[in-house]
Amino acid sequence: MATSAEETRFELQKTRMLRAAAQCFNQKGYSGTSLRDVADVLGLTDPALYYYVRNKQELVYLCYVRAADLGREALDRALSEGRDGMDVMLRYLRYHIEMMVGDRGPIAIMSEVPSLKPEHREEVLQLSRTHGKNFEAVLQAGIRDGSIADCNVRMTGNAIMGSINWIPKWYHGDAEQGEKLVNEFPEILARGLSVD
Amino acid sequence: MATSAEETRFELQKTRMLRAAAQCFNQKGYSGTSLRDVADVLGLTDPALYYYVRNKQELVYLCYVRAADLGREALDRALSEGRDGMDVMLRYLRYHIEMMVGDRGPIAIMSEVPSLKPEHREEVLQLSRTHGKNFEAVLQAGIRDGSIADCNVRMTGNAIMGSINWIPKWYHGDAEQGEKLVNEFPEILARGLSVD
DNA sequence: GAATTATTTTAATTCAGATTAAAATTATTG
DNA sequence: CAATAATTTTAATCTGAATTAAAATAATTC
Repeated sequence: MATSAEETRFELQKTRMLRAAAQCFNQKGYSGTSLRDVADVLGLTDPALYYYVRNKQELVYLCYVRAADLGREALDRALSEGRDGMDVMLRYLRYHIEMMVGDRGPIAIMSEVPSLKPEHREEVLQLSRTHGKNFEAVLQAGIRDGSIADCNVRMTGNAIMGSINWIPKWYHGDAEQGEKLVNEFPEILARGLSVD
Repeated sequence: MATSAEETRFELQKTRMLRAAAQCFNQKGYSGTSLRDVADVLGLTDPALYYYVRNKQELVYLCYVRAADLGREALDRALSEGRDGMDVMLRYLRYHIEMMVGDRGPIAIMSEVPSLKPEHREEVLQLSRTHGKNFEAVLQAGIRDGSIADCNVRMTGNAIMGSINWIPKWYHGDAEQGEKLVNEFPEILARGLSVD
């Protein structure tokens, strides 16, 4: 049986695969990405991927779960570090963007959620919804504590999350641009919500 | 030969098809949408679509061209009607959203541009880029005429267009929500850019 | 270093959904 | 209303990328 070290190796490879897949999906589109493409990035042949995943659907599904996880991780960290609503929001945006442009990225755009099989689709949708709700709660908290201007949290949340989710559409790994993105984007998004 | 009236009929049917396709792609994802699905919406069989389009790729391509056209139309109208940069921006956002939720929608999300064939891909990318540039120009003009606060137009443009482009991800034809969207979203997006 | 397990490969197979062909229907024109 | 063109259908075909099977290699364990 596998020792914990071997499990770690397996998990490491699997994560490498998910990142490679996310990269391919973002750059070539879902239908434009064959398992061959993903395997090429990893220096493997396509059937090798089946050692880690049941099929292509599951690969996308796992990419999306990972995307959701990283988003949640960013928000959790922001929540634990932030002083008030606005601070939490700014931190969350920064951390999330850092994930996208940093060495844990890229993060897959959730373009093909509807074509997942029902259980997977529901799970991913649930993760998305929860994340959205949690973000709205941050806005709400900020409004209450006076750090964020009053606003329609539902719409504002959608607006900001849309900007975030769209980033992989135009950011393709340019380091310099990534730097700017991390440093400037959060404040651009938050600008409309400051109280001063 | 076809009279102009018949050409109109053909064009009308083709537009119906593009709208049906956009609806399917947005709701079911690209890979989750078969030509059968699109045909079903129209009350036709799949091979009938080939009367209007060479293949599925071209169908997506035309959806994207149409998306770009409608965006451009919204911006053109805003430019011709707006008094200053901010006014143009607000009008553009409203008009574009009206298209999405109104009877000329839905507008396809450009998720699969990378999997188009090279010529089509380049053309669509060009349209996208141009639209982005034109929107940035509006921001720039607004900054110059004092109606829009100074900002990084590139990033701000990306932020706002991201929010716009993501709308079809969460808006699925609810009329009441559509109303709110048209009325509230533009100001939410513009809020960070006002000078007062 | 032999045995066992983990990982990857090469070589088929498979299959859903795109596409084509030919025929049928519907609309239009003179 | 016959003739022509436009649109759609039914019935095959085709295809490429996903998937499976079996074998080979690499890593690990004892």
